[in-house]
Amino acid sequence: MPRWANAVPNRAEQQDLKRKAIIREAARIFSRRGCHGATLDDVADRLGVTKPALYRYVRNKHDLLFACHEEAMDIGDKALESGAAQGTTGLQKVRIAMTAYLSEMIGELGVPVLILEENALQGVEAETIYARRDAFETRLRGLVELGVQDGSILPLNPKLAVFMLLGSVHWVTKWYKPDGAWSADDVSDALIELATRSLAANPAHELSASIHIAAPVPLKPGPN
Amino acid sequence: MPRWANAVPNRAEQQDLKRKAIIREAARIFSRRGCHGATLDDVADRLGVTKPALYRYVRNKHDLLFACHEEAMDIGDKALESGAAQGTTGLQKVRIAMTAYLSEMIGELGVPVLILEENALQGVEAETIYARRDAFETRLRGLVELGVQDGSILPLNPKLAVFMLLGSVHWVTKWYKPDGAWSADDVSDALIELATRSLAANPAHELSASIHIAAPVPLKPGPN
DNA sequence: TATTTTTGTTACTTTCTGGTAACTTTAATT
DNA sequence: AATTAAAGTTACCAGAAAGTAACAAAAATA
Repeated sequence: MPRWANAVPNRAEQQDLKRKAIIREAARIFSRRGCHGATLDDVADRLGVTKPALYRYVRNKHDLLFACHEEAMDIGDKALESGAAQGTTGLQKVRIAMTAYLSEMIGELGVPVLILEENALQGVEAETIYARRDAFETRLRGLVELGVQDGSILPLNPKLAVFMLLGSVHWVTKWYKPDGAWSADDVSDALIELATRSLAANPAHELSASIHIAAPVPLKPGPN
Repeated sequence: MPRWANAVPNRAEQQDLKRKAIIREAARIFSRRGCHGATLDDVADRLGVTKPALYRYVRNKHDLLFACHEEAMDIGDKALESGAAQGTTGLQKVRIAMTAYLSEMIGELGVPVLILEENALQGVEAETIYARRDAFETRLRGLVELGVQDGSILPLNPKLAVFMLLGSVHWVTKWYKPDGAWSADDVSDALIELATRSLAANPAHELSASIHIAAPVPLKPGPN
């Protein structure tokens, strides 16, 4: 009995849990080593199983990659949702959304952002993900535009602003190590506070999150 | 005679030019499709040659990847140099350095950032690149600290700030398309002005670069 | 306890791609 | 023009990794 079975719910549920575990682990490895650089043997090893076992839960590697991206987009949509709902000003909506997005992403159960290599996904599945990603960016841009209108964000090109934010957020997966001194929430709060300060019509004169003062952000020597 | 020979200098120079062309093209493909996702046949095809021809100029794929990273780090070092030399305040040094870095990177002859996949590089060469990258980040952090001391940058965690900047900068390679309405310099100026505004002790009340006002940043539908 | 179903393994095939060897073409030199 | 060296090509080899088939172990059911 491999180590992925913790609790013991009924059969179908068990299957679902295992599939989710595979996806999470695969996402981690894919986003670190790239889709082509990661082997299914790697994924299987990490789960204490052999490769053919995976094929009971996933059609093939392509399907697995697709599932990873879907998971990631689900997180993104959820984050946008909460931002749009909870924030009062446009700027606040953006902040809440991005903070949720990031902390979910790098948190314990999150699917670390998959930096999509061109041609890794193909066919209908590729189109599906590209469409979802476009929709995500468009919605986020909408929040920025809202902020420009309500005066919380200074006049700027929303596309550029969104790209800037997404860049600094996605890059976190390259340096953040969960086993360091800072929790996923610490890092998320601090990074978003800093990054969104560039958009603010009236930027604060000091930064609040404690991580800004305390010195060492846990960084990872070795590959970025 | 393949299409990479434009001018006709002497023999050794010719060789060098071809090697550089290979590195540039490889960097482009590596950073789009990932090191493992890119084949040497792809690189060769783009240059109008067959794979074995490459081996006259490069020892092997690993060596080629290493060369790409060295090129990228050269650009980084040069950018830091000019920033440190030309800027008066710490904030200005950071701005100049990052703008130069980015525009060189995405410009015509630049080597687009290689987002290093873990384990893509190995052995001594990996160590070499990691060391150079660490040195680069440390130096950049130094400029930020300078800014904090001279009051141009508000008190913050320099590591976090640098990671934020590098993220938004490196991400540009995911969305910028050179054949759009905006030049590499346009994008670089605008993005850095925006991103570094988050660090500024006294952020400007409006953005200067024209791209901030004009609407559509050329973005690329399809893979990010 | 015997039977059946589920889950996973070992052993294999196939494809793709990095790398090499032997040959051909092009161009410089005498 | 003949000779020699450089630059590329075609044809191949070897290894790695995706995916499959046939079997074994475990667990549920009877």
